[in-house]
Amino acid sequence: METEKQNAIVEVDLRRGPWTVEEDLILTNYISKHGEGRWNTLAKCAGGIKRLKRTGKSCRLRWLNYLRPDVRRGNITAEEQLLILELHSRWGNRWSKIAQHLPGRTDNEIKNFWRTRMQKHANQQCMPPLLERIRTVVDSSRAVMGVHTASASSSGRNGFSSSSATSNYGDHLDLKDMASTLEEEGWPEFPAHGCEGSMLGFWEFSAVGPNMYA
DNA sequence: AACGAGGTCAACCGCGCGTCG
DNA sequence: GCGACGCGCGGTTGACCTCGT
Repeated sequence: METEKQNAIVEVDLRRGPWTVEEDLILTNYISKHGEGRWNTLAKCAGGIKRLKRTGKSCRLRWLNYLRPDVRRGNITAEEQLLILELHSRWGNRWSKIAQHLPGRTDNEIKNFWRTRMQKHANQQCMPPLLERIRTVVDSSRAVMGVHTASASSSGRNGFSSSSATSNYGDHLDLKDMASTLEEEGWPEFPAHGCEGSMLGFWEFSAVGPNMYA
């Protein structure tokens, strides 16, 4: 009973909502001195007397998604979009797994990106053929680079070795080239498949889009 | 200029898993 | 083996922004 009361007091004491500059500073300073460690401990200790009135969870989220020095901000590039597209086709909504292959991008950012921009264009009609073509281009790139694709037979449904394609994906694959190849092939002009709007939307926010329609 | 609709994104919530005592 | 705790993940929410009318 008494502990419930205490918990209630602690709950009331906790801050929620957007982080202030001061809170960011407290958290950043604490982590730079002590490292990440246990988030709940961190939440209790950081800031001394003016301690962070945040849950460990909240601190972790703020640090990972926003304050971490290696977090990349700004638009998702065409190459990153292709990578997200391919990885999502393979793993579905495994955002943290996908994020591991996009240095500096967070799972939250990728998740938001997908939900707000990709999902609405990812209709069943036009994505599968594009994905198929992406896979073909990827496979030929890897073959050119001497990457052994035979091992991919042990792989998932699309012919990529999940181990090599995941851990070495970025090493072997020049996604910029792939984006260019697809652009040259006129993939944005998918209207023949009856999904003009979708593909236009898909490329519009990528770097390769507008001139295709000039 | 005012308003509403739609888009974006930071943050929260709940669940499940791993670890520890 | 079991319960408590901490953490990570995916889903969802809501505030803010932008754009069209």
